[in-house]
Amino acid sequence: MARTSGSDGEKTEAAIREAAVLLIARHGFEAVSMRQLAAEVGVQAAALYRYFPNKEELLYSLMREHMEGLIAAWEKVRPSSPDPATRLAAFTANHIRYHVERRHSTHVSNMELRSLSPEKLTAILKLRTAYEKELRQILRDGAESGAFDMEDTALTAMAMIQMITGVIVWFRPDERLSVADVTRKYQTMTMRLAGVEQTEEARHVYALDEFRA
Amino acid sequence: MARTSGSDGEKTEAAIREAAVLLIARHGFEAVSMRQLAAEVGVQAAALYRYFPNKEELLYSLMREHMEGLIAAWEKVRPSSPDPATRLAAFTANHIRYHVERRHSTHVSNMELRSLSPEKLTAILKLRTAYEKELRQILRDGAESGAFDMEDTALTAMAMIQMITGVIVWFRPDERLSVADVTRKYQTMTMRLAGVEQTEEARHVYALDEFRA
DNA sequence: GAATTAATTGAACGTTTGTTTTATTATCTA
DNA sequence: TAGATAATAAAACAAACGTTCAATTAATTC
Repeated sequence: MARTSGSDGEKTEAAIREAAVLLIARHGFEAVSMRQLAAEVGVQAAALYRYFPNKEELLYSLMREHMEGLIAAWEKVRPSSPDPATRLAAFTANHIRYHVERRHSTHVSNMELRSLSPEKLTAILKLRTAYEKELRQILRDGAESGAFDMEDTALTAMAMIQMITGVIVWFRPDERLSVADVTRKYQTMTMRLAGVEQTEEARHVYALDEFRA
Repeated sequence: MARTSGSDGEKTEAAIREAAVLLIARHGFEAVSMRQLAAEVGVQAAALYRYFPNKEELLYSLMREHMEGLIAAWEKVRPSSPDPATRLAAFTANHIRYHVERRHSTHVSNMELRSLSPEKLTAILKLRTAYEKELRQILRDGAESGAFDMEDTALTAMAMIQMITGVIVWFRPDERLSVADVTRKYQTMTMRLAGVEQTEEARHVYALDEFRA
């Protein structure tokens, strides 16, 4: 028939986003049909087009939201301190918390890039590059000041990003390990990759409890 | 029409596998149609069914080949030495060489797991687990003997795998960095994660030139 | 050189796809 | 309470999907 009792545009859009992230994370973007998504939301497929002009724009919107949220989260907790070790510990903690809390949208943002048109892909990669630049800058500052000691700053930054993003592949919060536990352990590992001396290392990790909230 | 002049089953199958890996790596499994794949091979879609009973079996076959090749490559270069640092350096070098040389099939094996049926998924994950167990064992031996020093062996193993597999995301062999360069740098990083002392670290990396061939 | 087998084509099958259009009803505004 | 607008349903579109089948030709075997 037509408009259903209790229907509300804002609620429907939020429900679409949530269901889309879950379904795409589980089955992949190409494998999820608009009808399947609509059914999950409890709506007809045509209703989706009221909120997103087409399937690709829906994906793009989810990815942009994820990346902008990541950058915003970092800007919120970015330390004012110039100390590289402090900043690295904060970066690691924020990255892990954000990704663990949004496993599904992280999955989508990392795996479905190839379903974007060239222009949209470029836009997302631009956000990603801007974010990664933050880490590179921390490592460069640390290398310059002597706080860090690495063979290759750019390469280490890439390796670190891969390592800390990878946490979502295996980690599920349970009795054995909390998010705080995992964060602390990854902080230790990023410190090691950066070449921080062991005694210094422990001091900084310990000092950053606030980033493990 | 019918059989074409010069047609040969073995050659066709090899061509299908090669084209499939490339196309799936680029566009994703669900996004690649049998017709598109056939066109790339220069054949009609129906011809594919002579070699693979259906689309999923084709994917499964590609993944199994990749994982079995990885395990076989490791068994070939696995050091007889019981020294953990030597073994870790060898594992890192083999892993990076294998994945860099097969970027596309690595992509397929890492990204398309969700397109497998539960039974086939289990089979592939079994191979992956067996492979990762090798690394975990090296780390455990090193921790026991005192050669390594880690907070959490299992977690470190996962982080290492993520880090060294991630090399294919950004690395393209060029003038600046050769495969040998990258291997050496990643060996340094895995040593750091394992907690090998810096002086020892350099010795082992240097000693393993043969694994960077 | 005839018979057999291997390799492939071309057409067809029923589904499903993303998307558009039109009609209909709930809710909001004045 | 009348009118406007927002939200949805239902039906339809052509195109593309994975797969099957019968026909046909190349290569091999005897």
